Amino acid sequence: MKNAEDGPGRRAGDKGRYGRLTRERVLASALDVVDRDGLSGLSMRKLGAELGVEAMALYRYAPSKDALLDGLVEEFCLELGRELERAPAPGQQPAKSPTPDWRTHLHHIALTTHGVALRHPHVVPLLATRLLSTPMARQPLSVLRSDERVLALLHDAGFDDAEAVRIHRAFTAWLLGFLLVDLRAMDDQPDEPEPAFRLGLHRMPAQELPRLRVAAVGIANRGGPEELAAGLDALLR
Amino acid sequence: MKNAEDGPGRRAGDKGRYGRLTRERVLASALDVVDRDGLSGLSMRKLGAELGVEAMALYRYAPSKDALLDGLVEEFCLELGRELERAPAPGQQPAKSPTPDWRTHLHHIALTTHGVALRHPHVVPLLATRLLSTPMARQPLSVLRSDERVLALLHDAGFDDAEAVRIHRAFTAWLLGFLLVDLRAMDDQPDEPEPAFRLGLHRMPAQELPRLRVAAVGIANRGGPEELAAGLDALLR
DNA sequence: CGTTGTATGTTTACGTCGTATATGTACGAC
DNA sequence: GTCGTACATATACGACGTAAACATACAACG
Repeated sequence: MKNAEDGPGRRAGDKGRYGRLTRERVLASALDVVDRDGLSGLSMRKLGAELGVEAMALYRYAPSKDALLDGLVEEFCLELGRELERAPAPGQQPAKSPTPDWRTHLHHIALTTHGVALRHPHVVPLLATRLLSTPMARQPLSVLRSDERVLALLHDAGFDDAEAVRIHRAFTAWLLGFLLVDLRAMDDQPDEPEPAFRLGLHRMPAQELPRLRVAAVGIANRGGPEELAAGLDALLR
Repeated sequence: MKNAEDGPGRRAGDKGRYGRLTRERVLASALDVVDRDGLSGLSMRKLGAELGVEAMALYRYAPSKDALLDGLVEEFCLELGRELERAPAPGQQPAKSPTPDWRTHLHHIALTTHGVALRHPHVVPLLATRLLSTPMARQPLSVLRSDERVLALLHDAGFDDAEAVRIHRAFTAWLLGFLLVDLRAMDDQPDEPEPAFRLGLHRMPAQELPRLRVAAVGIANRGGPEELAAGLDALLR
């Protein structure tokens, strides 16, 4: 079998078809479907239809549905990588600090990740799920690169291996946990204007959950990037 | 319809059967299956067989499979609640401090949760998933009680609502994120004695992921309760 | 006692899912 | 041309979640 990757071939699409299937096209389309219909709205058949193809054709590009889900995480991390590459310098003024301080750098990564997560909220639970179900060495490259980025940063800042691992773990845990909590589903009836009804507070027994009921509306107001940054600041000491 | 809950009835099990089905029995059994076979190993038919019953019988006790998954989270939180009730005082000596400081208290909750999570690792991703897919007001009571516990604690410590919400969010995010990261799947071949092979490091391109490769074995050594506590300490300021 | 209503579990069936296997189809190389 | 190879389709199977109709057994009441 030839490498199958040496040049996409680009044989002039002479038939009425769009073009040939590609791993990138498959994953991008899968991400579209998930963004639109949620995770449970993604099936091989539906994704096939989306691409004008039978379901089984997808198995050339992802050996199983689980692998396809890993591919979604991959897409997420690729988008993050692209974004970080496009705007890499966290310094305030250009040409100010040559290496802009590792804390600032981590803040930048965290905030950028938060942005990507807001664009693909349905993928965030997958970040958690796949972390537990796919061993690290089998994660897609782009996912591992996200870890490498942080570890290299810390290494360059002078931390030894043990410290780097500790900080990396704290960074990852806080970032992932915050994304999940910040995306927490709150609305019981999204169309209801009055906050208390929209949240469905009447479902909560008042005398059993008094503090939660008064806090609920505050919880519904997302923490946003500020709280993400604040917690990160507190952790990095 | 009578309340259906006034006394379990306890009609002397005259038939050869074990006893009647109960929501508690169903959820406990589901938790068993998940602990044994993982989340994907749980199906209505299999759970039914486990209980000596047809799959459809379960629908009397959980209106859908999604609700059953919520029930698993419920069980998790119930177990946590029971454990916290059995050993509630975080103080070192008995009868030392009447209200033992809110930080110590949160530490105790976090560490106890960590313990429960280690007993039911497959449920932890569910905590994340259900958080996003089930609106707060529809969460099982025991789940909400976990939030109430923290919020009441902070209220009693003198925080106003806004502060309590901020601290609660930070606590929840850190705890959840840490559990996920700490349970991260690492082993590629669990039976391999040599760490590098067990982790499958040979799958990672060395020149692309240099720092990750040296850090991997450090990452594989879990953070444990100490790092959980350390990060929490850093956050609570 | 027999009748009846209600709670509980079973049977059957439908549509969808992931995917193994076999079959076609088109194109580059000889 | 023809042949091998890469790609997509066709068909099929078993498992899944669950709707709907049915069976059963027990409590209450006459």
